[in-house]
Amino acid sequence: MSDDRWVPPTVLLAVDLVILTMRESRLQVLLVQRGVEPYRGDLALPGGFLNHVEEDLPAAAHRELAEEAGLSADQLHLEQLGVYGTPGRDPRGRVVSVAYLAIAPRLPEPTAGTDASDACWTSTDRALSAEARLAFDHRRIVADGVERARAKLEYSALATAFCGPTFTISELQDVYEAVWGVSLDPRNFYRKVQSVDGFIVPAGTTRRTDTGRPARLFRPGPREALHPPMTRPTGPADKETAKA
Amino acid sequence: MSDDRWVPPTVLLAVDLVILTMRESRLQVLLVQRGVEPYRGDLALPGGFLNHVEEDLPAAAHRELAEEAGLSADQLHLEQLGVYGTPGRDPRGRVVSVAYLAIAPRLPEPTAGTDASDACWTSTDRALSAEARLAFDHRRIVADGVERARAKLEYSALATAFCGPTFTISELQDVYEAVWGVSLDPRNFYRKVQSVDGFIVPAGTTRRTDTGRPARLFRPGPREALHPPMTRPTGPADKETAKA
DNA sequence: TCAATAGTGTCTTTTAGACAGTATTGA
DNA sequence: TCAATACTGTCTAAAAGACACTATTGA
Repeated sequence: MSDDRWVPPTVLLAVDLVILTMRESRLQVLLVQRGVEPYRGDLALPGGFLNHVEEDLPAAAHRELAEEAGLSADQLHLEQLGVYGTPGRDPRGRVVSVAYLAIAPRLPEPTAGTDASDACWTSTDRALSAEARLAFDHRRIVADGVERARAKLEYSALATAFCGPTFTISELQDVYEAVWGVSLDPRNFYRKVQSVDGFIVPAGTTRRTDTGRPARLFRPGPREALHPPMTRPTGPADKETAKA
Repeated sequence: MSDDRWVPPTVLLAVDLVILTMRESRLQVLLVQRGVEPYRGDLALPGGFLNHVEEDLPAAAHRELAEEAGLSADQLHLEQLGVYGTPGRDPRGRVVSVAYLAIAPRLPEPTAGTDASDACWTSTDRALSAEARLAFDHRRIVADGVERARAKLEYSALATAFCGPTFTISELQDVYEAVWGVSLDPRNFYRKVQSVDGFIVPAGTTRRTDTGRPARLFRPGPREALHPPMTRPTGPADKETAKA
């Protein structure tokens, strides 16, 4: 049991990012096409190995966020998602990857002119479908990230991270509908988000759209945990069926 | 930016366990006294380095569970808690630790006769208090584990993992009260857990106690997610104040 | 004017919370 | 019998869900 010569094994440490945003009223994830082996040509999450042995994990996540997506740390939610380290998941050796979940507000353009201009936004439905070819175990990581986002919309103010500095209530509702894949009653939604104290606070101004009455603008409130939580509709009433 | 000689750095990978159980109507965590440097003599979570470079992470967690606590995989909840890899957290080098959260039913005795007989159950209140000396960043890991358990009692059937194969409703209530640190109305609790379909199912038998009417026994039901969730009382009504 | 979106009010159903009261055991 | 715990019923307040209605814009 005890071998004096035994030394603990070392592993390669990588950081992978599930970057979610709202585009075209859909939940989308940033994927890059791999230019090198293994899985050359397949889609993968942005990420990479630690730069040096003393690099901090959140620092590495922010670095990849900047390098591969051109996103800065300001106004962006970042949290650890989990560790993926099954032996054999990477043919190059024992690679253990720390996955981070990032939520970004809608961005000007699909990250043109960045280091990784081969990055593209893909709807999570498509990324998780059978047709998409994802490298490594990245399909599972995306699925876990989406599931985390779904769950956190219920009991936290995470939804505001998908919006800009100010947003309308129907924008916020679009986030809930897209992430949950359901259709919500605008009137009850309006009442609900306003009644949860500290979730959103009025910004005082309004925003016009092409048509209809201008909507009041709101800012994220100080409240992080939602009590009582937003209730996710149960049963088979998903958005597609409901709108059909 | 691109140095042809650059190779990704390697790190040491460890697994640490937050093993929670109910003892004396309190939430307790298993801690071991370190026999070697660093932090020799301080309390620490059970855990250690990977045995070999191809060892799977859940396998390593189960191995430590058996070695350091004498617990087998049967009838024990195990989930990944997170990664703790701040540079400098371990003076021996860059050590990245994957923390697992284990929930065990009340056990016969405080793990006597095992490999690590210096293991002892400590109430989480005590482990998290200022007086306890915990090695590395294990105080934070314990805090995160307790917080995870608290949150999951709300929207999952995790509480049954603290109980044996069969249990009474008041046993289940004790779990909620100890983990949340609140006092709950037994009659409303009784109605509530029975109304959530598939949470617990009657086992058909009863169990006598020293005094009082025998209680019906229940088994964990098939439902993992609780809809609607158990509601954690808000405000300053904690168990200590309530019982004083 | 109409079409479209924003926002309010009101009713019904469900659920949480408080708590009186009955049931079944051991001493 | 009494003390102690298990369990049931009932009332009230709060919240969810359905949906009619008013408000404010551009065309």
